[in-house]
Amino acid sequence: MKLQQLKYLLAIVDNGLNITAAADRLYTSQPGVSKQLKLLEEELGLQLFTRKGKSLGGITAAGQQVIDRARVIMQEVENIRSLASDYYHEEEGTLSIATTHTQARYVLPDVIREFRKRYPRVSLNLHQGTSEQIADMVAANEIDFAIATGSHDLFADLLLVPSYRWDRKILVPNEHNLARLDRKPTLHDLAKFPLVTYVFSFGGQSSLKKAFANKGLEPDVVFTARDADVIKTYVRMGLGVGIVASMAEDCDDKKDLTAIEADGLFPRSTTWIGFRKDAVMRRYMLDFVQLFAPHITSDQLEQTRHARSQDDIDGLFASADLPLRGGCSEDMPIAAARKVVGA
Amino acid sequence: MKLQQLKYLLAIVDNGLNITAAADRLYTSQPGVSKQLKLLEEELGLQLFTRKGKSLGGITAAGQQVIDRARVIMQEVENIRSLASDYYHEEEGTLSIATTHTQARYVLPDVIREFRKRYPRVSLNLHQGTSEQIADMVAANEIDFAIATGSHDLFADLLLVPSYRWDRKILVPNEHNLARLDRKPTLHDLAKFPLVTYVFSFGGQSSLKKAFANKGLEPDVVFTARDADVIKTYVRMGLGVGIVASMAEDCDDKKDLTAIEADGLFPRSTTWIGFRKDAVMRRYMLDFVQLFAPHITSDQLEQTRHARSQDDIDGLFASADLPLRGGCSEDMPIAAARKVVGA
DNA sequence: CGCGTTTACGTCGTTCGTAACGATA
DNA sequence: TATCGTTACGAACGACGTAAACGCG
Repeated sequence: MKLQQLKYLLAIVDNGLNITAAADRLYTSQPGVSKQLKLLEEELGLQLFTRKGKSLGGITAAGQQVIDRARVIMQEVENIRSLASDYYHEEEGTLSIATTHTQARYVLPDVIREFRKRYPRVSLNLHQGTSEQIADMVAANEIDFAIATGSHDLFADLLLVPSYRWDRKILVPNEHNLARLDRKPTLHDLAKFPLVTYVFSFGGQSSLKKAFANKGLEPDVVFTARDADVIKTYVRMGLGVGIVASMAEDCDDKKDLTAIEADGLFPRSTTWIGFRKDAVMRRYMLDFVQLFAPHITSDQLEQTRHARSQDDIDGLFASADLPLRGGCSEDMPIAAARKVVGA
Repeated sequence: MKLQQLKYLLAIVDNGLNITAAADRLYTSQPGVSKQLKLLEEELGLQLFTRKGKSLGGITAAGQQVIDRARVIMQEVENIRSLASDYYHEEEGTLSIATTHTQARYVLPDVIREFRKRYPRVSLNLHQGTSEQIADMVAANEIDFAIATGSHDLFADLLLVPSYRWDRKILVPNEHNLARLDRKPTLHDLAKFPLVTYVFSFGGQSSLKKAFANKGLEPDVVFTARDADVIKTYVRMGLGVGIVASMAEDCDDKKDLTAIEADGLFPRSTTWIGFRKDAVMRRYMLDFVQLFAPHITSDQLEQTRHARSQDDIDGLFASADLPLRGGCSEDMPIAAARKVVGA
């Protein structure tokens, strides 16, 4: 048995049992892959795949078990390589992050600016997508970190570290009736207006509908979008009242939009950063987590690395200790945020 | 990186950082091992060992991490081989068991007779030793099953499945005063005589001393041995009163020895069978467990295979359900024992 | 006949064992 | 000088890629 054979095996599986495609992906010849698969099957004395004529038809029960274990092996091989790089070139490598629009647009820029300053030689890949798309990238093992809100069940493979919590804000044009209200709007107030908010696939979204339903109200959602910028555009057009994540408030928005805190009206959301349990974290990855969630003590981070299950993690972080993120009003650079948390 | 390199690496570590010894163990040439180590270090770009001149002095921090992961890899490779054999040659293989004298002498013979009947082509290795020696064999990954009593802390690496419980018996020569007693002897009665029993390293032993101490008694232990046969010999010589595991009573003993049940005088001991969490169990291994602990349902056994921690196992078995094993009096063949439990 | 796999074969790189050398205590 | 590790080298082996054959739709 050779590592190469296991690698080929996984490539075949990951390319829809097409040996030619696997060979292309591996930058090697197709007969080579075919032969190694055959050798592996001969050595083990069992069929890993069922054959349809000459083509591979499906995976046998035995094959699936071998594949599962081969994945563990290749993961550990990656881990060895990874930690070796970490000892040798501490400052180089790759960091792939998959996240949603809100994070990518409003939260991560500060973090990434800081990170790039510290690790200019680490090449960053930021993939933006819906929770489902992020989950796919996680499943394909293409990313180091996933950052999202809610949707715990989509990410059973990951350990999720809660990073911060946030409320929603109500966005209206400055001349809107709600902007002139001298008290905090209620759900009843909101229900009177057409609403513009995130699409339903989005993590905390169904909870928004539920909040209205609890009061016996039916919100009139006239428009949904994937991201806050689009929502703002339509709010500016007078299409309706926007409900967005607090972080999505830009200071520039004040010129024509009024943001009203909606804390209390909807349940708080928790944004987390997730990573694979069995993957080694390189130093710069740990530093990235520190930048993204400065409230995490190095002690907690250390324990996080050794956590075996999500329960271990949940035990580490009390949601009361999580920072609350707003938008423009408390627009502080990372360094300042750290100080506040550290105090 | 090649599997061979990782194998060599582990062999070096397991042979006291002596490359020559490792090469011998691997049935290959010493320069080959040396070279592969060097290649591995070059590929990873880090020193795995510190050098004293040319000799290997110690393991570097990075080296230890690599070694740990290499062990996982080699374990999984073994698992793949193992399950492949299981699919192909269901009836062939090796089963290595490490256990204590009491099990090897009084409990296992029946089990092993039955097992050999069913799997004549599985070659059996039975290693007898003290709990500590068994733990060493476990640590060296030389055995499939460990069977012992108590000593949980020595076997943190294993998942321990409780198999049966047992009390002690008092052995005296037929003409001994205790043999003529018309009531069950008490600890006070026993404390009047010199005692012959197991050495202290033995699992449940300290509990024996404690049982006396609880009554404010100090037993007069005049002789200790590793096994019941030796104890019996000295009991026959009149050296003292023997206290042995119930299973150690042979029917032949009745000719000159009287066995008195000592249940209630000392705490019950639980004998378990342990195996490595991450190792694949071959079919014949599962069948061995079934033979050894027939009270385990196939359902429980299935869950046992997927247990991740000792706690998972402890949740599966209530100690009240464990069979109680005696010696000669209830000397039943395996098949009969199964029926009783199944009823 | 196109697509995908297997077989055949020549080339090249790797591993292995023997032998010689180097360093250390 | 005995022990242990490294270097050197020729032989054997194995992996790879090209070319061609095979099977299936």
